[in-house]
Amino acid sequence: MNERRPTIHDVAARAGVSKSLVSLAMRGSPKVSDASRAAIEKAAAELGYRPNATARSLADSKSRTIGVNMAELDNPIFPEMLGGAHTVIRSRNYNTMLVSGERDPELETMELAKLLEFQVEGLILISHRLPAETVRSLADEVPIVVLTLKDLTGPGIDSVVTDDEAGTRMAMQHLFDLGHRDIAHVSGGSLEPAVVRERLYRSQMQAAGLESMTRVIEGDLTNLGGLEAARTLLREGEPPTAIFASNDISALGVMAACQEFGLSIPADISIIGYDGIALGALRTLSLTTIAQPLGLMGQVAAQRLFDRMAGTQIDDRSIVLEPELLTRGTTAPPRV
Amino acid sequence: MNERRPTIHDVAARAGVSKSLVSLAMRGSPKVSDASRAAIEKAAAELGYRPNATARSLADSKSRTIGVNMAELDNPIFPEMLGGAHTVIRSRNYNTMLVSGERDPELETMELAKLLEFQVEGLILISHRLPAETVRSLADEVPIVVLTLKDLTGPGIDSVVTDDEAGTRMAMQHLFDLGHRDIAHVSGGSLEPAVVRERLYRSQMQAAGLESMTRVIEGDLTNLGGLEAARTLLREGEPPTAIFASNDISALGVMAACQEFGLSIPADISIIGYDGIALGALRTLSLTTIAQPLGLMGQVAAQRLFDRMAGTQIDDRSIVLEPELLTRGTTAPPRV
DNA sequence: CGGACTCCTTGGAACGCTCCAAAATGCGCA
DNA sequence: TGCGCATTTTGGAGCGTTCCAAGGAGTCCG
Repeated sequence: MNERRPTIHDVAARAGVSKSLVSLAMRGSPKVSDASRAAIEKAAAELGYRPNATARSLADSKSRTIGVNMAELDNPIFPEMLGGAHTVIRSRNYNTMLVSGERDPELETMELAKLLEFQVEGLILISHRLPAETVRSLADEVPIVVLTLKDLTGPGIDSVVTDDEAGTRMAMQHLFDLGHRDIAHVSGGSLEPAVVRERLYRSQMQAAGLESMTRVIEGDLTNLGGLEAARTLLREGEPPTAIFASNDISALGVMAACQEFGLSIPADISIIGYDGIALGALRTLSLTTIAQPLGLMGQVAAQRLFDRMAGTQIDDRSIVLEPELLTRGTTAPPRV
Repeated sequence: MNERRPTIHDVAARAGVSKSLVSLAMRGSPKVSDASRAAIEKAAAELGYRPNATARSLADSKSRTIGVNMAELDNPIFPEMLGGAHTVIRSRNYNTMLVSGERDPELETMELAKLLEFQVEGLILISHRLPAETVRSLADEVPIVVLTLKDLTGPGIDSVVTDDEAGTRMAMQHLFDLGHRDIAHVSGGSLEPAVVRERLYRSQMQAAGLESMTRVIEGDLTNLGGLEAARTLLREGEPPTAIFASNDISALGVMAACQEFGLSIPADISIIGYDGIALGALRTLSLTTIAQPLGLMGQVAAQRLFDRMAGTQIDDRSIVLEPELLTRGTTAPPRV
């Protein structure tokens, strides 16, 4: 490691100009004469000068940093969203500071506090476990965009979601179209998207006159949860001809359970998931699913954040993207 | 959003003490009297004071930030390593600044430059596409720990890897023990770990007197690459009784190809991967593999980095962890 | 040749904090 | 009561930038 890093002063001295001019030149100001610019660039290169972003942030009170919170790493939808957001953030020449509260609200609150101490100019909550109150009070200091949850609103808070009602309708319609009637649902707990999906499952069944066949088994959006839920279901007796799982990784658990029970997919039973994780496209799995545009959601979230930071006047607080049915190998007409 | 944020001066004024004392109190110095501390805490709370980490960094020239570079997001081993590193970084009360060069060396170089401008105190390269020269020159400014690649060494650069030779031996031994002789290998391109795995595959085959059965089909560590490689192999004629793939996601592609060709796994053909991605444990896949301790690798990398930052005298530049055989559902004795 | 511009360049004051040497205060004890 | 020592507290300098008001150098004209 080196001794002291060269500063703007060192460059100025070497180039024989003032520090202010170096500052201007480093930022590409048009006011600097070609001669000075050349001299400064030469001096900077010779010294291996690197601007100190910390000092710059302090001086102009812009950190050029966005804070991203991701509570969970084990569901791949979150890294996929992160990728999208990251791309946009970088393209704006901003940096990403990543924290994760490991599903512990208190820890998470502390982590977010640290982000604010670092003067992040905006916050993206890819997934979080924070009390609404906390988020609202953070929004008082910095604009926030929340992904996948639209129930959390308030001044300074935007959200990016997909239309889960439409998505669930598409899933059910797909199964109906294939001829399924006996359709069970592996639910996903009490968070908003899962609740909406369950509600729509019920109402779609009802609308199709299939209220009596409605079966909901509780899952928790994890692979193991899906596995257990499907096991419970299959132990009960007559298996349904199709299962709609609240998300993809639990759908994969459901698939495993079906295999355990000797059911062939999709010949004996159809399975449809929700999310569209990249993984589901693996030929080995080939999971039919309702895809959310995960990367795009991340991008849109970041764009909205930059709009807010720029103070753009925007009315709606919620961006709703459209899901898409990906018909792959786990759904087929029921056996007759 | 608010007007100006309160500073240490505001707190000082309100508490009726000097800014220096507030500074001391905020950092929990024992030299502050109980009375002062109480007054300061009260004032800070009332004002909603939040220390400015940027100013602090500048003042004591410690950014309390680690830069992490992750070139690829699509192989899940990297997020898993990130998780491990992240945990350690947070536990030291540091922050993680994440960049990704999207496999473009130039972009990546720029991103790393930005990290240095932010005065990160250390760098973890989870995956990268940088020329060795670039990395070496960065290492001149800040300690670096490289994950999975140990060929890149030099002053200031540490690496954390698993023993790929041992791992490959375990994989081959497992197949030999099951009775396999006709074992093919789907390789993974020219990066270090893949090269080592291929070399060891060859030498193990040779040592077992199976040189004539040695078959290497080129893959690229992606799912599609594995799929294509295996298709090529299976089109050739007599399938091997087992395939060793250079990593897990390509092994999943290999599985898909086998299914396409009507081969049942593991009854007709055994498949073993390498990495131990969480995904492979999904009941639907149940991939036998050589697991690298991915999370642990991230943790160890971060720990080593902190050791270097503390200036601890350590001789070895490379930490080698042991892989482990996870026997799951894709390997079995060959049909006789 | 002087004035009015335009174009470049400059020094000093922030930014909000930590560090440091020195000052103030408090306490025990002779 | 006064001295010495330990404990608290303080103001100022400094971290490396940016911002700003103001200064210098040319240039063009009348």
